Amino acid sequence: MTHNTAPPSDLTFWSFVDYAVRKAERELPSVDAEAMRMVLTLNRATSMVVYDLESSVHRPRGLTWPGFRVIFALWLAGPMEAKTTAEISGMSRAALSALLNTLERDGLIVRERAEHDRRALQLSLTEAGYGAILGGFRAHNRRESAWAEALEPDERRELVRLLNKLMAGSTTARAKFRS
Amino acid sequence: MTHNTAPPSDLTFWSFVDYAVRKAERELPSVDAEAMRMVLTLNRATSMVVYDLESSVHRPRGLTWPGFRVIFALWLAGPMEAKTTAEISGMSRAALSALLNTLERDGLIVRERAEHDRRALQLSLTEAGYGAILGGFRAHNRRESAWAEALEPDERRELVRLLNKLMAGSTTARAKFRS
DNA sequence: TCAGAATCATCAAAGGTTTGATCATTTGGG
DNA sequence: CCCAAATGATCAAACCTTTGATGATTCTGA
Repeated sequence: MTHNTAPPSDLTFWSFVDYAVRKAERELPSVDAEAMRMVLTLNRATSMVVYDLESSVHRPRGLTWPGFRVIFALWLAGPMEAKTTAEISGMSRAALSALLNTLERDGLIVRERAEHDRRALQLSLTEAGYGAILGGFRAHNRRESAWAEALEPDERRELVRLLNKLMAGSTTARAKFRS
Repeated sequence: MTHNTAPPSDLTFWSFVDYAVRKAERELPSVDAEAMRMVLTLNRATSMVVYDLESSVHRPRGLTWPGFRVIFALWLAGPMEAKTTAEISGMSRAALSALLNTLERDGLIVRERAEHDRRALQLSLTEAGYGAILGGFRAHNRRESAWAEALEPDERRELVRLLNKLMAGSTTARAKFRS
């Protein structure tokens, strides 16, 4: 990569994708520019949505984004083993273990040994945990609505379909998954 | 949220979105289920892609995902101020400041005071920094290609269009941005 | 001109994540 | 039956992120 073209002085979070893809295309003929654009855009969009939800909804209520995900999973699926909680909330068992220390200290969840397997942990929400998710989720969903309004209903469905197809392709792509 | 229905015993990272949306819809009539599904799906897809890229490409080469983003930005846009680097790589100036300690210690970037403004910092890649990104990006882009193959070319373009439209709507949604 | 406001980077404290190791328990094959 | 392998949780070290505060520099308007 040579630097024979000055970057635009007003490079921004938004415009960087376009700039980066064009420059890479120009200087690295072998690059798959469309794949690069797709992954960059996917990351930017998600990053914006998550930052908004976490900073405007959850942090002010004393929850982090990962903390919310765990409470949310326990709320919807009910008491379950730690292994399952980690799986469906998208984190490793080690990360969940560390996160549970905070949630337990704050009185939001309870850790208990599982009956049938004394290695396993059974997780459940406390009353305070329910309280936290009840108010939090309404505010969370209102912000989700605000974001979703940017798209027409059929566009939202199409976006979901494409993302699901992308995820389904992970097998073919031989992607590495969290263990 | 009452627990009158047992969760499927095979709840997984994939199937949880469907399960969660259906259950929320059934028990919270006021929920915007489509918005919920969109945000959940967006997060899962991104999380899978990022985990794969980071764990299969960057960590084995000694870079974290945020570290890669910074090196990548400096590679494409050339030397620039820390403020701009933080902006286009999607992190706060405080987070960048901490991250730069690692990158500088590893000899990948150089921090210098800016000429025109002695508060500002000028960042640039070292030779080692170039080396790291040259090899790393090819592998990165190959994995991006593998992911992108899950979609048809026109589907990839449509996905990018929808994500961009979503981001453009953040203004209307009065989203909170990273300062 | 010159004080107050804005801006840039960094620090500090608290928290979450990764990989790899360890320990207890359970499972499975000989 | 029993020991080796697999499994579930936790620990440890290194790292990145957030919010809010601090110190240094630059800008601005009276």
